[in-house]
Amino acid sequence: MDNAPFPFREHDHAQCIENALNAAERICREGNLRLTGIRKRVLEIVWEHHAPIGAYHILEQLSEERGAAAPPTVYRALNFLLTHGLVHKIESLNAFVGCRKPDGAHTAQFLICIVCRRVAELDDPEVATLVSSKASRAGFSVSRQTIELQGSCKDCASRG
Amino acid sequence: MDNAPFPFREHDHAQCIENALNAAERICREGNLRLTGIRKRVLEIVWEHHAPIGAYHILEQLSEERGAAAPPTVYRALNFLLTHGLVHKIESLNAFVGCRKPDGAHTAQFLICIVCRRVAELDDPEVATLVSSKASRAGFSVSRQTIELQGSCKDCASRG
DNA sequence: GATTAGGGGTTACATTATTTCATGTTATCC
DNA sequence: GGATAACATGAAATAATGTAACCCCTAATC
Repeated sequence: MDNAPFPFREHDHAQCIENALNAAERICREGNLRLTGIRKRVLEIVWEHHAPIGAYHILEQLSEERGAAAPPTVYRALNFLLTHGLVHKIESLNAFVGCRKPDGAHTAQFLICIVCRRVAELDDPEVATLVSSKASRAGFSVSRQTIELQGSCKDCASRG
Repeated sequence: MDNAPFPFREHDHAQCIENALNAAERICREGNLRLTGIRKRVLEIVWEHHAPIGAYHILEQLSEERGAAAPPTVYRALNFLLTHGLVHKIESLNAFVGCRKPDGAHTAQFLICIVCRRVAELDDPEVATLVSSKASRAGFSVSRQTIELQGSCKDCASRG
């Protein structure tokens, strides 16, 4: 079941990463965006990690591969990926995850397991709509939503 | 109208701060907590600002008043205030605001105006419930919610 | 008054993110 | 195909945010 919000521990990691990269390639081609080597590699590192990863952790990885790299390199790549919806930033962790539904605009909600540190992405329109409508009632017009739920995932809860 | 989610620009600032401090005093008395000088002053500074304020901004203020102060002083006070529901952290800004409903447990939602930088606190149980129930369906049990909506408030939108 | 738990001072350090300026690379237009 | 503009990267410094560890002092309790 590919739609399980949390990836199975035994899922086909490599396939999963490849799918994400393919989607990114397609989206960039269609949008006339440059998915350069660095950007692609950063996206790949994010996906390889399969849990929220910090910018400096990405930087470390990148440095091993290409020799000296500086923070702006990573942050620039991340900003590109964020801008085009290929990754998300988890604000409460100051960390990044690959977007599971990079097609079109969507407002995501994140389930963050405080035990295993994995993150699931929900894209529930009902939540997004309710939240927006409540805000409207306060005369507020929403342009971006940050919805992060901390707790424990099924696996971790059942494990005590 | 005291329930306006965004404080009126011309509202009685002083009164507003005093109310918050009184509530804090009461809550600490009832909970047998020590609202020490520093903690109280930090809370006051947060309220005085009336918009999200960063820890180092608080520190600056505190230093002017008491001479040398170091980050841990502020972070310790903030942690106390956070733990007991007297302030909230706005994760997407790494900043803090006073809690408008410090009584009892509640899950808040924040409306963050990207123009005037003010923040309104909603405490809509319907949102909290929906979000929790959606998470449950994914086998996830929520212990904390971070809901922050970026956009523009009425005042700023009407001003173009 | 002795004991004890919590609060705070201090120093040092860790982590996250941005600014600035120079250089390189790609796309475009003529 | 060479000039040019726009975008991308390299590099150094620095800013902003947050924590760890240690010690001492004070407030509460007995």
